Amino acid sequence: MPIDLNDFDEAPPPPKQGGLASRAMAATAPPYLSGLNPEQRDAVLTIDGPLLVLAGAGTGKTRVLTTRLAHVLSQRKAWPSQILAVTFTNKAAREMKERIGHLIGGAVEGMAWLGTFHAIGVRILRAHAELAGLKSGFSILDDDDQLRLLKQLLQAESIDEKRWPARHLANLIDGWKNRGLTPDKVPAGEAFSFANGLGGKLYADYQARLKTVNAADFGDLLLEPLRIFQEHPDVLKDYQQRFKYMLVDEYQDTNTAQYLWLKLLAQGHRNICCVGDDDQSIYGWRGAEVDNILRFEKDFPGAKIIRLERNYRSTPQILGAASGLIAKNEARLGKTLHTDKEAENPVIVRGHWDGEEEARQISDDIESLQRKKLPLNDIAILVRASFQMRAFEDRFIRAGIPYRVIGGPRFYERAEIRDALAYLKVVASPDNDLAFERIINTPKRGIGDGSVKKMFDGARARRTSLYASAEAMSLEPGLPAKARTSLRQLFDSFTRWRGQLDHIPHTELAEIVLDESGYTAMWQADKSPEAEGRLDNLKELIRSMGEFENLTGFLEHVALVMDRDQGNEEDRVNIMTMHSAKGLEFAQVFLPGWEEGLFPSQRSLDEKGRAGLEEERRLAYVGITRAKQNLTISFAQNRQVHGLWQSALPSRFIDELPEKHVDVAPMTTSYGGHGLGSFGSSRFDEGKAFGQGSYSTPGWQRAQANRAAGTAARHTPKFIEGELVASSAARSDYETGTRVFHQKFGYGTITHVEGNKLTVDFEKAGEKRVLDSFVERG
DNA sequence: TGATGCTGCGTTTTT
DNA sequence: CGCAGCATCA
Repeated sequence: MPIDLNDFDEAPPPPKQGGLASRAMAATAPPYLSGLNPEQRDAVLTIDGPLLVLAGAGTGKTRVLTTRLAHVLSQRKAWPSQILAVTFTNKAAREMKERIGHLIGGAVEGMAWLGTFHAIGVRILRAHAELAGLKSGFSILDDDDQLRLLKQLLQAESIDEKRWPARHLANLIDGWKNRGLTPDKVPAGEAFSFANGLGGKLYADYQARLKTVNAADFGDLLLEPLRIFQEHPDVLKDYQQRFKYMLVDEYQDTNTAQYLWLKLLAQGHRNICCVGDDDQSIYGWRGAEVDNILRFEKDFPGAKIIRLERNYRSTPQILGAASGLIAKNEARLGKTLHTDKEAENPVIVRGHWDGEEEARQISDDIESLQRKKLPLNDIAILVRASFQMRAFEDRFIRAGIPYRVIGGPRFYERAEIRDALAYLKVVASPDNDLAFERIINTPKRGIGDGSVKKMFDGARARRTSLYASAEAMSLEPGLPAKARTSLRQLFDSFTRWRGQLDHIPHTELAEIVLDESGYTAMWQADKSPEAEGRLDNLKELIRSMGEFENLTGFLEHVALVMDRDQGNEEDRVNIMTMHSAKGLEFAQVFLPGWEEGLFPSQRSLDEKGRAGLEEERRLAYVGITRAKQNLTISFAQNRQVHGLWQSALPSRFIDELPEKHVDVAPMTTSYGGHGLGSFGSSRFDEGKAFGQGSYSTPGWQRAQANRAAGTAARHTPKFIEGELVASSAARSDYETGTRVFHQKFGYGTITHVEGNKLTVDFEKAGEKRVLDSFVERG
């Protein structure tokens, strides 16, 4: 298909550069280059040889990426089918496709290799399935399936699932796959660490099991193509020659398997362009290696590096705060964002008594923004951990502020959706044991665990799938009569449905399957409050199937695309984690909960030490750089975590914000109802130095040091090796009846002691449960 | 096979 | 504290 550049209709972004020279160039240069700044232009035009584009937050990365592709195509350097363009998420892939479509028109359709790592992995694996011991029609397991399969293996080895949870094994295996390790390559010590030395065997068994059920898990979608490349040079060569140009988005998020994969492929034409930002690498905990981006030049000798540092998103203060913070990291390539924007409001830092008040204050702020007619959609609250969201939801419900939570439980993960999909999977491929097992007795049809176990044994003995063996066993004695009857009925239905597969629309078939199987009826009969919602979800599922040509196409989509478009049409405040905010931007951003232990998360620190701290700091950087206009960072002195009151110090990240871009709001002191004053253990209580915005004066720092040495030290450590010191093993010297004093609640009398957890009847605040380390004898 | 109580646990999340 | 997952019992 010819490339039609006349279709180009995208409005240029903020130009600013519009001098004579660039206008003169625009006259001769292709139209898509106009409006790019010099670095962006360089990144677009440098198409031969390895290139790393370090694209800071808000520097027009996507635009560069898409323009670059358009450039390669319009210069006829490659056909659309010769370009490999990989992203991490479906959303990013979709967006890229759309935007390239705007630039080059219908030619995008020829870009068969634009997609997520996993989608491209499946494509390669389907083409060479037999080299991985699979058949081309293999099914893709979601992690629920994966877990069930592992549980079976653990049971087969009679391993105590309490001591060695399947979840843990799944994580280990995923980790190995992320690192490109097949069972034979896992370091002996690591493999040995699970279940007294059985870890390696279990991984090998699991892989073997996957092959027999003709299935691949998500890790395999990367690992198996990699192994094929490594073991079959002819196949590798084929792909190396095919991909004249390679483009990788979010390179800082690649794991070792993906990295190896890219490196092998790039050895063909060596035209690999990786775009990313080392400062925004926040997925180390799921296998991403920042190191991949840090050592790009070593991996690709002669590589060119272009930095995009001009930010089109945020005010100078927001950028200044972000830059000052991230500069504390050691492991980074280094890059400083700048902007031409006029100075506006400084970043606000605000302390609160407790989490409740923090939420109230933010909701008040939002109400006043609302009065100024600011769209709620432009407002976001970004938290470190999802449990923090509840305080805001509670508050917003009371205040009547509409909100949406982004990133909650996902559509395709709901039980009813999984069940429905399992039925459809069995219709499409009866040998999908995991799907069949899921629905064999859902709705209940009198086939108990015992019968299922017998059928599994039968399948193993006959070396067939569960479906086939169950079908045979339904005709023989051995199973309870009731089970046999309903099995036969079930198989009749499946045969009938399969017969209709090619004759009626797949949406209609899905309805028939759900009705005739009794699945819909099951939920209709269910009187629990959520049953109605589940039925709605099923309707929605069938509706969304209509967007696909056939059942197979739909099932493939579902396996790879677990996300779903969020209804964004209503005007609502956005609540989400900082992780899920990556890539988004909002005019008004609130970052609550900046307290030691919570953010940076104690667990990251304990598990990963300095690297963990740096990743947390990058997360803070991501959070800050989401803001366009105004940013408010806050912390609470006291927070209820797991039902216990804990006091916390302001996050070290707050101290790291450069003073000149920050305004410190006076501490809010109106603690709801109790009227307790300040107790002087924190600099923020005094509100003096802090209130004047000079919180890093020597005096202030002394106060902080004192506090750390004094009050905080008197409180025994809240955490030891990542565990909250709140176990019953810890003994308290306090006894019932003792009068105590607590920073937040004042004076009270102990009514109950349990380990180091005290129940105290406070004179003003009523009965509360607190850790003994937060009270003193009064 | 369903209901109920108990224990244990408690970042971040995509594919 | 609140929830999920399991074990136990009827």
